[in-house]
Amino acid sequence: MTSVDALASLGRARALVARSTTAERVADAVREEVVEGRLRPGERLPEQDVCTALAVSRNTVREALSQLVAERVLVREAHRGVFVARPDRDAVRDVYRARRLIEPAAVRYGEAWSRDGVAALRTAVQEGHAAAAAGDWNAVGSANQHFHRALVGLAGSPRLDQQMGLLLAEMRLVFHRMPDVREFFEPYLARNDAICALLEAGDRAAAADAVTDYLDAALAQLLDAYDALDR
Amino acid sequence: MTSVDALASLGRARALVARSTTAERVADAVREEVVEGRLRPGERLPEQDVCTALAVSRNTVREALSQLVAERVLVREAHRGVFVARPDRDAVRDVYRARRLIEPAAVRYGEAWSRDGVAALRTAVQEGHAAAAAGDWNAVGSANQHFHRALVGLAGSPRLDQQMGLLLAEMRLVFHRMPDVREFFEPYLARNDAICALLEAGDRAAAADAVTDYLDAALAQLLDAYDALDR
DNA sequence: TCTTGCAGGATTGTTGAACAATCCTTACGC
DNA sequence: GCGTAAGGATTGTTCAACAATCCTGCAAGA
Repeated sequence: MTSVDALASLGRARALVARSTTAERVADAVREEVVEGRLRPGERLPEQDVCTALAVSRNTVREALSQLVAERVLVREAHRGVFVARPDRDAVRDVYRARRLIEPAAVRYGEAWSRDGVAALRTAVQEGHAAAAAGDWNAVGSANQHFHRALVGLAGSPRLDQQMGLLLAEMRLVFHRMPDVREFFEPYLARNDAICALLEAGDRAAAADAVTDYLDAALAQLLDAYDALDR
Repeated sequence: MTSVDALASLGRARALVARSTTAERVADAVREEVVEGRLRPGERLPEQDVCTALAVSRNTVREALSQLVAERVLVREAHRGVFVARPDRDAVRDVYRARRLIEPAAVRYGEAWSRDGVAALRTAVQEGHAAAAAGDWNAVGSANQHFHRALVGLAGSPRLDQQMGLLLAEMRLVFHRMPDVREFFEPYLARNDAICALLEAGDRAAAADAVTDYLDAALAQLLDAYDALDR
């Protein structure tokens, strides 16, 4: 006799079984190339090239590329092709507009605030420090993303987690436009540490304010960098 | 001699020129059917049927359906087909978890708070009252969505607007599972009015708190309805 | 020199047909 | 009632083709 609880538990695992059509795997592969920076912002992705590179048919490739367009990782121009997204000033401003509402709110009011949630933050902070000590600034960027993902994780909302994933993927494209990312990550190691400490002390309001300050500072720095970037 | 300003203005209009591939139009058509409730939650959409109904090829249909799956309007089960999404308790809880963070924050801190923004709210409120007077509770639901869309619009963020659009589309599917929607819309006409009045008076903090209360009440009512719904 | 118009080639948008893999149904035997 | 096998239907994926559109280069004209 199987218990109802056991069946419900199995039901939640269904997503793991079902996964993985070819189109999804193609999308995953291309997304990986983009967020890791091996495909530069603005670069073109001819369908035929993706077909031969991954040995799948053009229809499947189109399905995968459409998904990445919906994720804002790529942009499609009709009859011209798909390109790696190249976020402009407005995009950066808007991403931070969204983050500035979501992240502090998750810290202040998130339902999933718990010892485990804060522990995930601490892990990301340590990951960042370790990467900085090793001089791997790309890894520091990844750790930073884990930190902010963990912040939003305090809300306990899969939908917000997913949305945050899109915003952070877009941020990676922003950083890939920058000549040197160290200046964008180094100042925030200490800030992450401070935010984490406030949360460990249980002061969610102060932590939320610190996150707001953090985001304002990061946006200002990025906009300055954009001024120096294109004309 | 064309001025630089005029060219920049044209550039901003580019999105209007580029629009409209067949797959997008198919996606729009199917989304419309779902959101308007002519396709019920849980209903199956065989690819072939969509092909013949809209006179497009199966590949194009698949591209459109994939997009709607990404929007959570449809769900795909491998080798079984796509179905109109049928949000369960967890989905409802999570949608409200997200809304409860985003909407009050937009009201409290939104950058686009302005006379025009509040005017859009007032318009939605009046639309709701008019529809209620006419006894058209479906239209009241639409007006309610316009109201919440306008709330998030106060943030002035296209990305948040889009996210809110997805959440509201999911909410329509929730309501389409309900036998009678009047009970879900009627109590909130007065609440919308009150929230709008607070914002017209410039009291954003009180308005944000009222939005939070609103969402908590709506979620509780919906979960009760779900208890009465499935077993 | 600068612009305009026009072939030619390449890529995208879309279609149609095909096939293997998988699922659903039904019938059969136990 | 339960496991199993056969048959049909649908999905996942590929291939090949064509029209529409874009880009390039070049020639003609102001």
